[in-house]
Amino acid sequence: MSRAKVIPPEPRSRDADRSQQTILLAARDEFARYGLAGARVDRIAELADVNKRLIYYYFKSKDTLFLAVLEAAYADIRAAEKALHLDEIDPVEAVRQLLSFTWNYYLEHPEFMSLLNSENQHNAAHLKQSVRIQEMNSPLIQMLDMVLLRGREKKLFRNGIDPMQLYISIAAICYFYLSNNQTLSTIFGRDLRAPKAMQQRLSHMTEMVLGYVMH
Amino acid sequence: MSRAKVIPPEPRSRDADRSQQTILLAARDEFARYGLAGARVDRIAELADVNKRLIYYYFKSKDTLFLAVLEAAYADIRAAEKALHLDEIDPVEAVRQLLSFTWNYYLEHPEFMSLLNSENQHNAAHLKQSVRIQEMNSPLIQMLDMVLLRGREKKLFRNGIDPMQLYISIAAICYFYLSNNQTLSTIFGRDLRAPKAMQQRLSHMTEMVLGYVMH
Amino acid sequence: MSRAKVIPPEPRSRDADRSQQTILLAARDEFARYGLAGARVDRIAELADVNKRLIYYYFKSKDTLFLAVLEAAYADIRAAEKALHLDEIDPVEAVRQLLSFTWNYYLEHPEFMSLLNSENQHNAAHLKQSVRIQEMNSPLIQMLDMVLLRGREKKLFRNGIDPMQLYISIAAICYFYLSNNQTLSTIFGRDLRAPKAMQQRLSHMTEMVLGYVMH
Amino acid sequence: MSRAKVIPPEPRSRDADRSQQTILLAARDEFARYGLAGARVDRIAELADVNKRLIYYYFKSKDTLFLAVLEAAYADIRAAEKALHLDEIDPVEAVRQLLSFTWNYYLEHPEFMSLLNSENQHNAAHLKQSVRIQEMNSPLIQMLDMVLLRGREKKLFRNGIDPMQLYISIAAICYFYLSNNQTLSTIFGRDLRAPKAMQQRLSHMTEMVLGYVMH
DNA sequence: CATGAATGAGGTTTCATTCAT
DNA sequence: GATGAATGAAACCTCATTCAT
Repeated sequence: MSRAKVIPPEPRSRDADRSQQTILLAARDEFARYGLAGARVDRIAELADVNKRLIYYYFKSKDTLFLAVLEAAYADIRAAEKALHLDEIDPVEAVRQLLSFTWNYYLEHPEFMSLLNSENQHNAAHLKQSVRIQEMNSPLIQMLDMVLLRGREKKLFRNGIDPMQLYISIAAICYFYLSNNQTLSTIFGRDLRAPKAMQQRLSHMTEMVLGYVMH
Repeated sequence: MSRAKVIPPEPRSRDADRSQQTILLAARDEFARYGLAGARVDRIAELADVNKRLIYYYFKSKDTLFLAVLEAAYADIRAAEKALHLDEIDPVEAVRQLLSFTWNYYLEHPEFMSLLNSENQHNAAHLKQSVRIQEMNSPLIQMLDMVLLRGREKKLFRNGIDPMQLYISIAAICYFYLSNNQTLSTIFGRDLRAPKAMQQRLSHMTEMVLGYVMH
Repeated sequence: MSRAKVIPPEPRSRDADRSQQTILLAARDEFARYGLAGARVDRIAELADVNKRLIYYYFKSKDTLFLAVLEAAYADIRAAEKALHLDEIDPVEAVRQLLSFTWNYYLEHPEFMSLLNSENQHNAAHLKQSVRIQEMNSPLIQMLDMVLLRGREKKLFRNGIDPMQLYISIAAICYFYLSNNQTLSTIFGRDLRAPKAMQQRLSHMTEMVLGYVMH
Repeated sequence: MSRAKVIPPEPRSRDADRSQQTILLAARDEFARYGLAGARVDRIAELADVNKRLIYYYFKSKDTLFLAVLEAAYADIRAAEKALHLDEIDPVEAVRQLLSFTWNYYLEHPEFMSLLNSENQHNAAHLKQSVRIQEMNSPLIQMLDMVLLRGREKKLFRNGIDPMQLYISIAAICYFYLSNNQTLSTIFGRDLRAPKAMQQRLSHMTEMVLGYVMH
């Protein structure tokens, strides 16, 4: 009679970095999906296939874990931003690229928006504690400033545009459409995530931003 | 021996309505502050100064209560929107008013933004169940359509503006700035709620929207 | 066909006072037996035959519960002390009675000693928070003062005895013998709780106290 | 191929002993401060600045470690007791010295009292297992017996004093005052650790013991 | 000799909800 | 219509201990 072997659970890899990374990723997804309050440490452990205790071993508490996730998320977006070299291209094209970069980044990183929503709900309490994040300055404002300057010199752009305000507005029109997509779709009775709708949105945003900036 | 009641029975709906209303307001604040998952029924009861059991008596569950709050919030904003009569004024002024209305409404009703954030986190699950909300059509899209038409006829506005997209963008630039104010302030190292910053924001938004729309 | 009734668990009595009292007694025993840190809320619930949640409903936390137990314990001993009327009897007899009262009280209330031990281990942190306990002044010091005065007047007692010091010493010789009985018994290789040993102890203490006081 | 070790094996006991000693001291402080149940192995490791695993390597478990601490504590006090030579001095002075020795030992070794409290809470379970401790007979009882005998011969001391009872009472009045100092201070609303209070206590105890013994 | 990584069991506490009046 | 009492499930977190090197 053959007896099925009871397979002993693979002992964990004993790779500290890997474990931490796995936890971080699982936590990111969980926090993004359910918010800070709604997230469950148990679920994170399950997702990461890790003993729950290990989460507390590496990250002291749920809140500290959330902060670590936030820090990683900011590090990621800052890295992506650095790869943009708006200062080397035509001003009009630069603005266009900034917009499409923002749009695509949010599209590919919906968790970033969710995390920000959670953090704002908590009045940025975690962020305020993190020197690390506060020191990760976005290079975009400076880049954008240069772009606006060059555009004005070329008589393409209008005067007196504040780069931070423009940056925020670009973020806003992308973020809001995506983050609030479900309620908007329901209210308007249309699927605003449908490919066509997405395309229309991008066109509209491009027109709007360029229509404002250029003159 | 039967004793006649001296006091005639209050039309019972009075107190009931009042209790329900109080609960609704307390719940709104709680949900807005902590999100759906973070909100506590106990706290709502305390805030409303009613017995916790009463909440379940009137509103079946936490989720149903949340939906009721959402419905009330939408009812409120729809009512406010209806009071705008953009069709009766000059198109440029109408756009300006739409913007300032949106800005001020969010400013005065931060709970509305929070509730929407929560609801979006839950993929609009409650909203999708509510026929009531879905039937409360915003009059703004139609109004805006008219406004854009008149503006175009007067050769003031550009061609081919989708009123829904514009409406969404206007909401976006207001909403995002206010809803994400805390993280933005921290990241930029500035107090973006300071009166001056708020004023600058409004100017920027006006310029942006009009700069886009007019041509 | 007769079907055995599955007897539903008796619904709890819905008597708030009774529930609280039961919890308090169970907690007293548990804390006395295992100390604050060693006590288990689960065990208290089981002992009291009460849902664990109810403990938190009435007593906010384990620490608050401990304080409540302490308060009750002090209230009990103060009540017992008040029943002593040392001022009405012969001074020598009064001292004798104080001693035997102390001895018997500790004997019958070993939990009181345990609780005090725990509390002292925590630097009286709970006690210091309790106005209630601090206001429960022991009547014994004043009574003892009177007794000493009368004894001196009768040329029976020596001069200059501080009632508080005497009170503490009487408590000490009773308390220490009982509280540390197990280690003492082990070290001395004798059963110091045996009736005969107990009797000898009481004799010794009486001799000691009277031998000191009288002169 | 066997390679000859160049370095002669360090007398391994050196470091090992040192580590063990460090752990023991850290454990003593931790147990004294928090009791057996309240003590944390992690904290001991941190205090001793050794890896937690090492604690288990040297001392099998938390309980065994506690026993080791107890044994060391008893060894210490026995050593100190042996240094007293009550048999060589005047009986009155000998009693006086026994008292002041006890008082000072507890004063300088508060951890000893705490450890005893913990052990008594556990019904001397550890002590009972330790042959070592049980064999460490205190020399004091015998010494005291001699002292009492000589005192009686000199017509200084009263008859029929049981040395063990006297020893316990002396320990009691010192121990209780110090061990329960915090609750006593709170209850009496006085700082019983203040220098003056301490002095008064010592005077009282001396008077009491000598007042009893001499006659 | 020494250690960082990992864990199962169980600890206190919280939560939405229901019971019984 | 209103309420205090009560609860099962599950939340976060901690603890002594072992594994693998």
